[in-house]
Amino acid sequence: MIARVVLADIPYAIDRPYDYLVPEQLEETIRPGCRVTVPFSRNDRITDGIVIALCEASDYPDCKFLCTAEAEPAFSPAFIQLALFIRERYFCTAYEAFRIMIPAGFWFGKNGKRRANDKVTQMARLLTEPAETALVMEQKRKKAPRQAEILDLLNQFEILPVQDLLAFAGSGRDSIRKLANEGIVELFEKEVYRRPVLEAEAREELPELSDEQKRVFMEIRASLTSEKPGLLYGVTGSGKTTVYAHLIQSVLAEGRSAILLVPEIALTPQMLRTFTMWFGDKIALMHSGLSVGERYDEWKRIKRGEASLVIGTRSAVFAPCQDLGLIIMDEEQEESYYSESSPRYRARDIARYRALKENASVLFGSATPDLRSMYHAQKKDYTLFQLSSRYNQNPLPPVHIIDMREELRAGRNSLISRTLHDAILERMTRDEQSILFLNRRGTNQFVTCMECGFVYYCPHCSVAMTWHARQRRLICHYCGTQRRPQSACPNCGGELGYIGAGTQKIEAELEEMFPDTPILRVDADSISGSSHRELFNRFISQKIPIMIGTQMIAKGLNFDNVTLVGILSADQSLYMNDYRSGEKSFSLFTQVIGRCGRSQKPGEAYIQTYTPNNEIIRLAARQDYDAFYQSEIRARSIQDAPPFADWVSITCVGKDERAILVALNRIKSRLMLEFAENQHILINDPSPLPVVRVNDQFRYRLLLSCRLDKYTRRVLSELLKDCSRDREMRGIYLGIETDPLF
DNA sequence: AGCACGCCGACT
DNA sequence: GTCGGCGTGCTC
Repeated sequence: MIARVVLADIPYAIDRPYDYLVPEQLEETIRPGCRVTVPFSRNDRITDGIVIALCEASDYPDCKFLCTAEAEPAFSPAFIQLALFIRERYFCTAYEAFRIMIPAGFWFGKNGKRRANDKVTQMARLLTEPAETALVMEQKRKKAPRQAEILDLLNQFEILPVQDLLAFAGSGRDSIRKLANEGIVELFEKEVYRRPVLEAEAREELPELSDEQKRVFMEIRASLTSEKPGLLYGVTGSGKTTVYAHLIQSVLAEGRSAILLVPEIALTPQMLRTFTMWFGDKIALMHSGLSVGERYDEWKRIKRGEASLVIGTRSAVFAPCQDLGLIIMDEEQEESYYSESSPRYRARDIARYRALKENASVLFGSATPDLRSMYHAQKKDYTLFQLSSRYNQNPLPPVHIIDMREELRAGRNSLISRTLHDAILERMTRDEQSILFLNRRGTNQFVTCMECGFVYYCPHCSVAMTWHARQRRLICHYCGTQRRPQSACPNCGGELGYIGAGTQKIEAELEEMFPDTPILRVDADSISGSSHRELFNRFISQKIPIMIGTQMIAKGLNFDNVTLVGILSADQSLYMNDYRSGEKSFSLFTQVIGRCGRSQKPGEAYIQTYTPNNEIIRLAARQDYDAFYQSEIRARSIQDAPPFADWVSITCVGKDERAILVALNRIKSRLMLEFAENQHILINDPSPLPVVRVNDQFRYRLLLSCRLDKYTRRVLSELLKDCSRDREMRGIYLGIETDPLF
């Protein structure tokens, strides 16, 4: 019997199934989806793998025997197919695809018992007595300085990982191999492992559906199929969540299971609480906040069918549900559904693929759908469902656009306009609360010399460092490097100016504006220590008059007593170098505006901008998604941007800027040749990423506009393989990203 | 000669 | 990725 195995830790260029003979005693138990260990490469080093198929014979003449196989398959046949789909779609190895599908904890043995997938590191230790070592070292000092260096290190540290040893000694493998052969040094393997732990809440009936919700619920039940996803477009406050809950309930009633995907679990505590009240311990959670053990246990509960509703972030789309019936993706336009590390999968694609193969259905939901989703809905590739009335009949808050240029003309350079100031004051006298939104952390954007224009840049990245007044430090928001600015310009001795505003700066200004008024700041810097939930609870219970925050405060939270929201600098997100910045800003503004007027008390929103005539600001102020869609889709069609074409980014990262540009230009010529026949493929020139240097590494990309089909995927895959063999590409990381984020 | 480095190629 | 093999050039 032959097992077809895909292997861990091999480069993309040689990633293919390898055939192994199955030892007789394993023939009974081995199955596709089982994890195995196999001998691989010259020295038959033991490597982890996964059986993707079993067959009678192999084309390869001298297959080796596999070493071990687990009795229980970790992956179902459907998941094996899914892994191969991921491999093809995101240009990763099959094993990497398997690995993202199950929680990290699963790969390790419980209670430290050695498992096939325990990590091992090569270690080295001295075999000789100290006196003898000294003697050998003396002998080697002249003729084999590297070996002597290694001995010296081992003398000090006794046991060292081979990798570190080589790095410290600055030697190659030869030296240590020699020492091992001479019996002076012993090489051995050491295991690395970790370990796990679990949690629970009360019950309540699902709320009744309104007439409109009921109509939509019935439509969705009747028309969703595994081939055709649905798009639930429901204005803020229309009760999408209630519809989700009823859909889930009906799926569970059929004995099937469901997955509810949310963008960021920490930001949806209220939604989570209500679902816990409705579904109790049928729920399994899957998100990055869980410990390894919690995650592992939740995974097991799902796999055994003990939990039938999975709520979680992106990776929950891989939940091993028994008889999956429904996947819901809430706030489907959110970028958190894009994996930011390799393989850069899209939860959307995975959901659709799974639905198709496992005969489930998919529902995307949003108040501001991704432009592409709405386009698909218009083209009838998705079925569109609409909730257009606000749940409790509250009108959307009136939105005022404030022209900050007038503030300047009036000689005011405060970050908070007169109008907004007065509005905040009014809420305070009424004992109501305000939320102010600013999409930038820190105090100032940058520190510059008022005389010569010197700016503090990060020494490792091509961005200006951000001034954090509280820490009295400049911090790079890309690599975290910190430094203190001098008292005067290091260049000319001129006076330093602090330009641009962040949340900390606003906080300081508010404190001055409203003395003795408590203010709560919520951003990545203030969050450390206390959780979101604690901060938000404090905001509610202590009725803190003003909350200031970054986009963390934009999502999903309902504060009954909040009657004012202010977007302090709308221009910040609007004019980014990203074809989606308009779409993202519209969605963000809508979400922020939606934070107020959720109860009986009427709310009001203010948008401060230096470009009050901007179309997106005006449309966001009117909360007119349909008009926004029409105008934006026209723009996309003109730029040949998604959804009218697929964009692919070929990214190069490395220390040598020139080498990267040379490499990208060579790739460009190659692709031009390859695609010469194809008029629909457009290859741009190499361009820097928005931040060209991070951590001393330069980053450039080549952007393709094409139709991503089997053929273009194959060309790109070949490109990736060839580059990994190419000597001139050494020291350059090459990545292919479809539908890239900017 | 013995050692160290860098490059190549193979991996079932 | 990881390793062995091999050519080259260095030092004693």
